[in-house]
Order: sequence, then C-alpha cells, then structure tokens
Amino acid sequence: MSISERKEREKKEMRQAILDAALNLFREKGYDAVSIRNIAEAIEYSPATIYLYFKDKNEIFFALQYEAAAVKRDHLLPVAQIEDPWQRLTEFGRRYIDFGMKHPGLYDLLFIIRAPMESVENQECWLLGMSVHKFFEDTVQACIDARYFKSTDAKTIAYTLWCHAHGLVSLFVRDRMRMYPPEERGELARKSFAMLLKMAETL
Amino acid sequence: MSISERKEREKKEMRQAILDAALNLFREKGYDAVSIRNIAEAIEYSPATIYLYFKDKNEIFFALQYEAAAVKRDHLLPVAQIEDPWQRLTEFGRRYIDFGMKHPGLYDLLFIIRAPMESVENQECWLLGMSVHKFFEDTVQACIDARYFKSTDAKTIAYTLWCHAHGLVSLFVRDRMRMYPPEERGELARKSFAMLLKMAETL
Amino acid sequence: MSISERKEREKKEMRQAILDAALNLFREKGYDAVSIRNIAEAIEYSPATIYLYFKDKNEIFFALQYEAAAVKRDHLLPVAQIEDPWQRLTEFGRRYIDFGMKHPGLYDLLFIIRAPMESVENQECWLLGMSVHKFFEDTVQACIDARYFKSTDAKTIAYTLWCHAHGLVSLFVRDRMRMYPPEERGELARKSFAMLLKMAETL
Amino acid sequence: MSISERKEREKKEMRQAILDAALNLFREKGYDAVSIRNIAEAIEYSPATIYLYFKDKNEIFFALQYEAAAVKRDHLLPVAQIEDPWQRLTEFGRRYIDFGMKHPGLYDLLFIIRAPMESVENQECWLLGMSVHKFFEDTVQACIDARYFKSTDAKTIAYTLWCHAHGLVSLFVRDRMRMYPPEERGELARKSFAMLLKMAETL
DNA sequence: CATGAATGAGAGTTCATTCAT
DNA sequence: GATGAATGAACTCTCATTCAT
Repeated sequence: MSISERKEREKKEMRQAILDAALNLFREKGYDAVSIRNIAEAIEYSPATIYLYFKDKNEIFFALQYEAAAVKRDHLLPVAQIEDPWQRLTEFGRRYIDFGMKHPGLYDLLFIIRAPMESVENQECWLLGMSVHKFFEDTVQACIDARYFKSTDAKTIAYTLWCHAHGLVSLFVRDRMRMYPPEERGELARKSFAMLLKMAETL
Repeated sequence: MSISERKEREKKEMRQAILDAALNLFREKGYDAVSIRNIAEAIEYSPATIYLYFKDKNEIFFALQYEAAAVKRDHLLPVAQIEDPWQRLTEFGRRYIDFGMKHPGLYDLLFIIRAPMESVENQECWLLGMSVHKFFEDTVQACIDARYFKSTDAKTIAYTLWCHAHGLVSLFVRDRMRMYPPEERGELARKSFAMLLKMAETL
Repeated sequence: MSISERKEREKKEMRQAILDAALNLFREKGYDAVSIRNIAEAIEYSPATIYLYFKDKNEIFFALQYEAAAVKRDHLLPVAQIEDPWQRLTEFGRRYIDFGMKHPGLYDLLFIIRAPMESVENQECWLLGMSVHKFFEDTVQACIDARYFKSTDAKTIAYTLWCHAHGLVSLFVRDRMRMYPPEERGELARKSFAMLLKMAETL
Repeated sequence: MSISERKEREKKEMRQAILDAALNLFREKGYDAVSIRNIAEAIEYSPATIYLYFKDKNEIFFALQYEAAAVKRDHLLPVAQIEDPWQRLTEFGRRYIDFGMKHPGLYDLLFIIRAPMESVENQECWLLGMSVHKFFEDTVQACIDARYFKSTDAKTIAYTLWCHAHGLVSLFVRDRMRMYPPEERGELARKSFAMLLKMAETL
C-alpha cells in the first residue's frame, strides 16, 4: 500500500503546487491575464503537465475558488470560539475585512470575478460558502436573542453588515479608492468599520 | 444642410451602436473577454469598421466609461434641487442604488471592472466622477452643519455610506445574492437601505 | 479650350502634389513603410482621391521612379556644357554622388529598391536612365579620345567609376557607415572620391 | 544519449529550415514583405510553430544576419594565411566579391537591407562584422608598411576599395546591370576588379 | 471632383489544448 | 509521469482598394 499511498500524496502535492502558483498569479494579474503557460512556468513544469492534474483551465478555476473559500473559512473560523455573540460578530466582521485585504486575489475570486460558476460544477465551494454565511446569520440572530439589537430582522441586519464590509473590501480590491491619498486609505477603512459598529449598536 | 446633418446623425448613431454592443458584451463577459471581432459581429459590420469610429479598444472602453459617468451624473443631478440636506442625502443614496440596479453594465464599468489604467487618457471621466463625489461629501458636510449628525467626520461618514451602497449594488451586479431567493432580493435591498438610514440618524 | 486646359493643368498639379508627398515619405521611411493613407494625409485629401489620379500603388511607384530619374538627369545635365571631357567626367561623378547624398530617397528608388520594375510598365524611366548612362559612357570615351586615359576600354572604365560611386552612395543611403564616426563620414567620402580620381588619372 | 542527441539535431534542423525559408523569402521580397505566415507556409508548418524556435520576426532576422556574417567570415578567413600583404589584400577583395555573387541573399541581408535597428540585440553580428573590417584595414596598413602604397591614408584607401567592391556586388544583387547583356556581366565585373587593382598599385 | 464609409485580406502574436514519445 | 512539438483559433490592428453619394 505504501507505494500507492506515496503516489497519491505526491499527486496531491503537485495539484497543490499548481494551485498555489495559479493563486499567486491571479492575485497579481487577475483571472483573464493568467495563462496556463504562466502557471507552468511558475512551477517550472511544462504546460502539458498541468493537464495531467486538471482537465482544463476552468477546473483550475473551480479548484481555486474552493481553495479560496477554505482559506476564508479558516480565517474566520476562530471566532466560533468567542462566546459573547456581539464580540463574535464584531470579530467576524473585522476578520472578514482582514481576509479581503490580505488576500485580494482570493476575495476577488470569491466575490467579484465574473466566471463560469455553475453551482453544479463547484458545489462544494458553494456549500462551504453557504455554511459560513449561515454561521454569520446565526451570530446575528444570537445577538438579537441576547438583546444586543432591538430589531429582530436578523436577515436584513446581516445583509446590511455584509454590504458594508463587501463594499469596503471591493473598493480596495478593484482600486476604486484613488480619490483618497494612499496613506489615508487604511485609516479610513478602520474608522468606517468602527463607525458602522457604533451605528449597529443602536439597531 | 440636411445632408451633412443626416450624415452627422448617422455617424453618431453608428458610434452609439458600437458602444451599445460593446457595453452588452462587456457586461456579459468582462472587458478582457470581449474582442473587437465580437463587437463587430454584434453590429454586423467588419472589424475594420470599428476602427473608423474608435482608435482602439481602449478608446471604446473610455468612451463607455465616460458615457456611464454621464448617465450616472444625470441620474443623480436632480437631487441638487432638494434644499434640506438630509433629504438630499437620502435621495442621493436612493438614486445611487437605483442607478446601479437599472444600469448594471454601466455600474460595473465605473466601479468594478479592472480597467486599462486611465488617469491621462480618461481624465474627463475621472473629473466628472470626482465632481459627483465632491457633491456627495459636501452634502454630508451640509448635514453635519445642519446638526443632522453629531459626528463631524464628514469624510468617514460619506465613505461609510458609500461602502454600504457600493456593496449592495455590486453584490447584485456580480450575482452574489444567490443565497437569497430571487423574489426577496429587491425587498431585502430596500430594507437594508432603510436600515442604514435609520442607523445613520444616530451618528 | 481654356477651361479644359485649366482642368488639365489642375489635374497635373494634383498628380504632382501626390508625387511630391509620396516622395517625401519614401525619403523618410522607405517604400514599404509608406501607405496610401500616409500620402493622403500628407496632401490633406482622402485616400480615395489618390485613386482618381493613380490606378494603384504601383503606378505611384512607377511615376516616382520616373520623377527620380528626371531629377537625377536635371542634376547631372549641366555638366554637358563643360567642354573638357576630363572636367566633364569628374564633375559628372561629383554631381552623381551629390545627387545621392541630397536625395537618398530618390537614389534608393532608382538604384537600390527591390520593386516591381517591369521594363514594359516603366519604359520611359528606363529610357531616361539609359540615355544618362550613355552620356556617361560617351564622356569616358571622349576622355579616351582626348588621351586622358591610356586604356581604351571605355565600358570597363565607366563601370568601374560607377561601382565606386554607387558603392559610396549606397553605403550611406542604407546606413552601413556605422563603423565610422558620423562627423568623419562626409570627409571620408570626399577623400575617397578625390583618391579615385587620382587613381583614374593613371589609367 | 542517442535519443536526446537526435532531438537536439532535429531541433537544429528545424531552426535551420526556418532560416533557410526565411532567407529565400527575404531575398525575393525584402524583409518587410515577408510574413511569419509566408515562412510557415514555405516550411509547411503552422505560424505558431515558428514561435517555438524564434521569439519574434526580428529574432529570425538577427539569426540570419549572424549566419550571413559567419558565412562571410568563413569565406574570407583563409586569406589570413597569406603572408604577403598585397596578395592578402587582393585575395580578400576577390573573395569579398565572390561571397556576394555566391550568396546574394546573405550579402543583401548584411549590406543592403533596411534593417530593424540592432546594436544591442544583434551585437555579436556587429562585432563579427567589425572584426572582419578591422582585419581588412589592418591588411591595407600592412601594405602601406610594406611600401606597396605611397599614400599612408589607410582608412581612405580601405574605404575606397570597399566602395568599389560593394558597388559592384550590390549592382548585381539588386539587379541594376540590365543595361549590360547578361553574358557580359561576369566578365565586366572581373575586368573592373582587375582595373581597380591596377589603379590601386599607383596609390 | 472628392470623399466617407466600408471591407477582405493579412500582418505579428498568444493561447488553450492535444498527442506521440 | 512528464514533456517537446505542434496547431487551430483567436487576438488587435493596418492596409490597399472600392463604391455610392
């Protein structure tokens, strides 16, 4: 068994190497600007090799989206430990934005890119995203239950918070903050997040 | 005169037809995935014909972006008539979102698409956008001056409101509302906007 | 008659304007790099207008070659006045080189360019060139007759002188003097011409 | 080893096939008029294949130019063995002309074609050409030192000889000998070369 | 007479993909 | 398992040329 196990492991490592390389390239140049050749060069293999691990470019894309979803989940997961729902919620928000800022390529892949994203082909990714979203809405509900909000419309509250966070990150990711001096942008984002939390307390 | 007038008109119509076709294609497939050939096919002309009306692909893009900025301005302009700053602000927000919903392609072009860098070449568009943004921030400041807000940080307030509206619209435009049943989405957006306004009143 | 005469004249002027423009462009950029559009722009007419005066690009080329041959003839013609054959010959050489240096585009057109040069289509040009060549060989013969040369092989003498002059000019025209510092090139050419004459005296 | 050796060989053969095809086409039609597609058709491969062997069109051109320079050097090299400088010089001239006559395409490439500027990109070729030119001038100097010439202006002498040889060859290469009957042309060239040498003895 | 509008053909180049080895 | 070699299809863009007006 150990031989086939090793082969299995090596296969996975190779897949991962391809995905890592692709990820880095997507981060820098965006989906459309990345070619199979680019990826092959990055891992120092031939383009043909890529096709031993992925059927076509789309499959890489789907795998990457899943990967991005997993990275995001891991980035957000720790907040599940936080008992107090309000603290859990605020930390969730903070980390959501942090994820977007640290991994703009991944954020782009998940929430901005226009891509062949048939739920069928990428269902795992979809389910993963959904479960995180569920967790988010549950946390809002927990805040309601714990009387942190007077409003009881968990869905709308969650959505509103998401809109703000997504707007904030995607203005960064797609470089639409050019009217603000570069050195002020980070501070502005932080202040805005704080402001939103303060506003939310009045809900 | 009528002959040259007609020719002038036909020329404009052709330009517009190209822009319309290009916009549709950009919306469906994104900037990079649209080729001059695609556009030519869409209007049933030869690719070379496109070059009689636009210098190159970028010029089409810039023209569209300018057009988008103009449509947006015209969509928002009427609120300048509203005297009360708070009403002016809320109406501005409502119309901003309305613009994005009615013209997702134009919104995409302005605020989401990864663009061939502009600054120099598309300065008019940039200036137009800036002036609208300025008007928006001025309106926030007017609200502060009229004691609608206790907070005096106009910039952060404006940015926060923008984040929400942009997040809301861009989740629609890039089809990231799939976890909500289609028939509920509009209602959700409206509720969220209302919720944000209510929250903002406490600032 | 005067109306049709005027029209005839205007037609010729237009043809000439086109040729002049084409000539300037050929001079700067070479035959292949010049497009009908370039020429049209230069004379501030539309490309289609060119076709009212010339059947196609080749016809312009042929006309230009003829023109070049005429300019060259006019450049060399004055030497026919010189009585002394040796002086006539040296002056012919001097002017031949001078023509090439002053009109590299024309020289290129006549003696270097690889082009559709069927003798049929451009016979006038060919005849013109031949007559000048004949004049050149006759002058050499005259030198022989006047005992300036001991050798009686007029054809070889003429050809040898031509080889030198053509080599000299075409190294300039096609930019093959890069191993000599730019400021020395003119002087070198002059010295070489003088050297050749001195050598020739011993023939 | 034999497999990789064979592949290596095949690769070289392919490169050479491309260069041969390109050379033939350049000779017939000139650099600008030759397309990658033409070359591909000539070797019965797809255009994309060319790019597996050469980065772009210029690289083909540069490779050819280098090849031409190498062939020329090999053609001239043997004269270095000749001790007597005058004999060395005359043999150099004879072989220079012989090279041009035997390889008009290569000569054209080196001394006539309007080239995509090089210096940096084709420095090897340039250096090679320069070293041969240096050898030529040194030989002239050696003739001076050995009192074969009274004149001491090595540079002008060398240049003058070059002008003649280049003129002679390039009139052939670019088909400007049409006024001489085909069967006399070779003889004329030989006589002219002899005449020049005789003249040169008087320098 | 002049041209605006149009286009087929073709330029150099890149890409995702296949397949024999 | 890995790849070198190959290619069809596509890209942006320019050109000579035509023709209705």
